[in-house]
Amino acid sequence: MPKLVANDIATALKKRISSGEWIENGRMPPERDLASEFGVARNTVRRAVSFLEDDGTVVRHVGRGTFLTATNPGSMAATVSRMEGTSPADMMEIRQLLEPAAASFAATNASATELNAVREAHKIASESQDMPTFEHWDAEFHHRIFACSRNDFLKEIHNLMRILRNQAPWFEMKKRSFSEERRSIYCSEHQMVLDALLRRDPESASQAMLAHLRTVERNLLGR
Amino acid sequence: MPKLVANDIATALKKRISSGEWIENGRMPPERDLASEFGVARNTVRRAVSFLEDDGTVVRHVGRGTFLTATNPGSMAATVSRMEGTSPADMMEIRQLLEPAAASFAATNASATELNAVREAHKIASESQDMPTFEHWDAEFHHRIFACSRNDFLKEIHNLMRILRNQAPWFEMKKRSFSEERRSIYCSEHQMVLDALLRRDPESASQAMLAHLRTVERNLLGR
DNA sequence: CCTCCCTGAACCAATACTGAGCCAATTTTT
DNA sequence: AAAAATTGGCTCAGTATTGGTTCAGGGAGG
Repeated sequence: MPKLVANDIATALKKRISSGEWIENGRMPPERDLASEFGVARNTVRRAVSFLEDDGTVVRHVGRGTFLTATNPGSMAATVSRMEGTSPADMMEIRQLLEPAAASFAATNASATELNAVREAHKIASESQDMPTFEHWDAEFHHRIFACSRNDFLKEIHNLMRILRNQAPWFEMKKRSFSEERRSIYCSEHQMVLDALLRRDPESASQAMLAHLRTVERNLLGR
Repeated sequence: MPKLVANDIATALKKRISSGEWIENGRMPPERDLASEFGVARNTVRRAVSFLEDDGTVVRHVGRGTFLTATNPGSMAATVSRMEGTSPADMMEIRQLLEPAAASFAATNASATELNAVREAHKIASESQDMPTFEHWDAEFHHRIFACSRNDFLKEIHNLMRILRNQAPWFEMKKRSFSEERRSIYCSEHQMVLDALLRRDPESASQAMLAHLRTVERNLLGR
């Protein structure tokens, strides 16, 4: 075992739970049994189960046992885990709804300092030479626009999208669709968004962002 | 020509990260392993990894290891928990972005069965006598519109909003702003949304929904 | 000469896991 | 009702892993 065994056990348990194990009475085996089954110390199992407890998958009671709560489909945890299956097409659709609005809000609400942060992210992305660096500062550019939209909920939704986009299937997709030519197109589109923000022009900021996202969608989904 | 081995190793690492290596659990090998793999001293690897740390590609923890920020686990949960502090004003702003779009999607994508489900929720809400029942079927009406928008991600975002709106501070707010007169206004506005959906008219579905949400916002925030 | 980068090694500090034991709450058996 | 067994909550000492830091040297280039 490479280490961080508790993490592995936690994901193994989640997998077994979602595959319907222990669902008949909603009760997991005692920690001591799991420990011997996985061949680890009980402390380790305890930590693994604590992770499940943290994200609400499970509830523990002294003297009774550990019980699944996943039977509640309306919970935050369940919602979030369903989100992980989001398709690129669905996400691009929502980005085209939210990001132009965020850009519009930003044009009216941002402070000069915040706009400078946006400009800086754009600058670094433009000057970057390799794909990982560009990726990072590209994402940062978009994120900083959300950050000055002055709507915390919107900002957090974007955080969710950002996390989802950094997971495995997306990663392959981005790699395939990356090219130097596209990078420079993205940069010039970013520039137009930035210019509109600096002019404090909500309408054209929104339009520039929408145009950019349409380009991204075409490149990503090959439409 | 200067050697700058650390730089070369840093770019090599970035390349391997961007090619998806170590993405499964988001963890890089220990510095000592990398050192022997690259055939250099650990100090050199450390400097290379420091570059990755500087541009945010990676986070290091003593005793745990070095992790890719892209797959940082638990940030999803953190994001959701930050969402719990969402203000009513922020949420209403986002609802006015998303729900008209959902209604528009629904008008073009919904099946007849799904539209019947929407109609049914509207009917029960209209006929309800007490506030909790109305609340529930009101929420259900909105949710079922999202359900036939054919965008799973959008649907899950609405789920999040719905969960947040069912928490304590919101509940008080809704109770205060509830009245029989307002209930009947809501119902007639719902009716207009439903009519537009049944006519398969995306544009007026979107407008009717927006009009409704503006009413809700006025009542809730007293504007 | 000095400066800079790398090597090699040692030690420190934080974290993870083991194995064992005891406590407290609950359920089951007597 | 009382005793025993079960189960999660908690602590501790010990070992191993891993990033953080420092130091003494070597070699290349100014």
